[in-house]
Amino acid sequence: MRSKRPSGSSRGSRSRRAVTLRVIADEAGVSPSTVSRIINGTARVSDQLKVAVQAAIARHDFRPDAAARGLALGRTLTIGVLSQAIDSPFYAEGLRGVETRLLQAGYAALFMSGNWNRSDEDRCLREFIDRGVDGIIMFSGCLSDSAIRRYAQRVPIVVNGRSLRGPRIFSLPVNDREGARLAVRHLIASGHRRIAFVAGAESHPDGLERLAGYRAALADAAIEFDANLVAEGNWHEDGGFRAVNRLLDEGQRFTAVFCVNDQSAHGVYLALFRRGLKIPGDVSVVGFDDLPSSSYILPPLTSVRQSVLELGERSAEAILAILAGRRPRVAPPDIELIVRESTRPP
Amino acid sequence: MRSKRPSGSSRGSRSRRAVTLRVIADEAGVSPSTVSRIINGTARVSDQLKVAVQAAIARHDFRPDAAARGLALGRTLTIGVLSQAIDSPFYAEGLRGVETRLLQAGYAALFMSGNWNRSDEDRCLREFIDRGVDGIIMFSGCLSDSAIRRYAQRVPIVVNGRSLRGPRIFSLPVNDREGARLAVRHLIASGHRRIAFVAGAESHPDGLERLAGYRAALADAAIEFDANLVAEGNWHEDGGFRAVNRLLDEGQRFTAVFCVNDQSAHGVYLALFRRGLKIPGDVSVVGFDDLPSSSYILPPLTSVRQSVLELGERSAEAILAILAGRRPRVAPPDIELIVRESTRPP
DNA sequence: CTGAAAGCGCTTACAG
DNA sequence: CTGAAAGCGCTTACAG
Repeated sequence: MRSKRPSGSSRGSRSRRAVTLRVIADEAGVSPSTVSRIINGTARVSDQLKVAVQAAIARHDFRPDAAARGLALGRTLTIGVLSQAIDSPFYAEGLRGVETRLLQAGYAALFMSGNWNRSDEDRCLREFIDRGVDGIIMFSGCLSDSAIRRYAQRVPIVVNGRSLRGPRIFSLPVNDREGARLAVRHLIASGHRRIAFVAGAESHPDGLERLAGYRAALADAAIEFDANLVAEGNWHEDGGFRAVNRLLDEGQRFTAVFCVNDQSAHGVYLALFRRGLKIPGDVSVVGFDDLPSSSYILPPLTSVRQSVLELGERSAEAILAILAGRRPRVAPPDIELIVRESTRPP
Repeated sequence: MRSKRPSGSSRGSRSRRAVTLRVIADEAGVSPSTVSRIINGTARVSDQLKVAVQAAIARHDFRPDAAARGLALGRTLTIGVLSQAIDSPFYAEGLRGVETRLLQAGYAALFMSGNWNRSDEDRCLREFIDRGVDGIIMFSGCLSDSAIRRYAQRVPIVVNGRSLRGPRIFSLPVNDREGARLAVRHLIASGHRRIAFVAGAESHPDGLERLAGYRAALADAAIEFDANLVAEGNWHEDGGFRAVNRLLDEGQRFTAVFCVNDQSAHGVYLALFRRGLKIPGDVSVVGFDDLPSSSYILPPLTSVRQSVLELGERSAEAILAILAGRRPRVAPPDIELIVRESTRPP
């Protein structure tokens, strides 16, 4: 245990599998083909052989090599799952939903992070394809429609958070606009007229849709849109924090703020707290996404919810359906407003 | 686009790769061996051939099949990464740290969730091995030492959050006890004597260590341990929420509460808020883990921090070192107390 | 029912 | 420098 090298092979090149089909076959006195058939239940085999083979398998705790199997079969029972960041609280539940459903079907998920930029997303998708995944699930992302279509020539893709159709493509769009509208309508209904909007990064399509929903709700109530009340954030806490500070520094007056997502809202909370403003006493706040943590912040946050857990589950179901040659029969989860304690009349 | 099947292969069995080494070779007028050598830079090849081959590769956007390569090479450039839940905010940054570092080395991470139970963890590790991962990184978990040692016979393992040695095993322990001690010492230093402890689930070793640290700090200050001030939680928000309610319902008196982790603390926040108790005015709160969200909750939470991001990065470095035949030269990140606004003298 | 053979797509000694 | 051949560990027509 001193200066000895780790036992087994050296130089990292993992020791070859000790026990293979061949070993089991020899030990049970049959051919590898038979062992394979028994393992896969792919042909009827006499009970006698079956027993002998199963004993040998058990003895060695043998399970076939997935790479070899994948090579022979032309499929790997692996689905590539692209999210923007493995550590983003927004995608977290979605990834879990995917993992759970895929597991039930005997598939594994290969998760990778696109980091909100096209080149990383490209890298991930290529990696997925190189690794021979049977399908891909993408959570939003910056790739162009045509890029996605190109990848879909190689392997079926489920995209969520956008609307896209094409061969081997299935999409589960998120109704950003309607969600935003719900949120702002709620604020207006309780009497707010000066409603600020903490936006995402400028170019992001989801953010634009949410902005559109905000404007639509204002228009519904014949409230004039005031561009001064829109402050750009970055979808993260620090962006929300700075956005509200900017608004306040500019002397903008507002009694409520609608945030492009909950993470931004969390930053808004801190900014208001620092200024000594009470939520909802002085300012009402509404978020979007309903993160798990949003029901534990103080006060619990009113937020637009479209279950990301379900979105993940349904994405998995969709890709499995495609792989089974069926047409996916799933729709995006419903969108709703969860009213908590961060909103009240002005 | 109507009732047509998705174009390409049917029945899910993914179409065979259209372009292989063979295709490139034919097109460039060389043998597959040569193409392989050029791709891998594994032998010097005349410039002329190289150019022709590279052109063909570019033309088809060819990249070798990872499964086939893995089979031939005996390694897959994949590391299995077991966390307890892909959507747990605690592991999130650690997973990212792993992903980033592995990517730099050309490896991919296969993430799976152990769900805080032995049988799922077993399933994951077996799956990793079946899939021929080159190494495994485990974040805490319930598996026995001997079980881990058994898996390590097949493949090198880095475990963090526990201390374990053996061939092909490297561990990055977390100093739970010392961390807890720091936290409680801080409370005592600012004058608290009645300090409650919101524990994790009973059996969990990390939780026990943190309890031990809590008791040690009390002992250091000659404060008698009062079992009534310890309330069991479950490492999650709802457990912390209930634990504090229980304490309050029992009429226990305390001026501060130390929580086994930040998620519990978030639940404690909500419980105190519901009772109309102010933090830190009425009760000081300290957490453990310093989740990203803890600097945005109100008031920002004082917490014990051992960077999970770094833990992840170092785990990746450790496994890469082992695979390279080197002895890992990494230590767990330092542990420290981040003092924010949730604590003050009673 | 069962085995020998070919093949999945790559890599790498082994010979020129 | 380059190619033919064998092999990685499995599966599956193809013949009995």
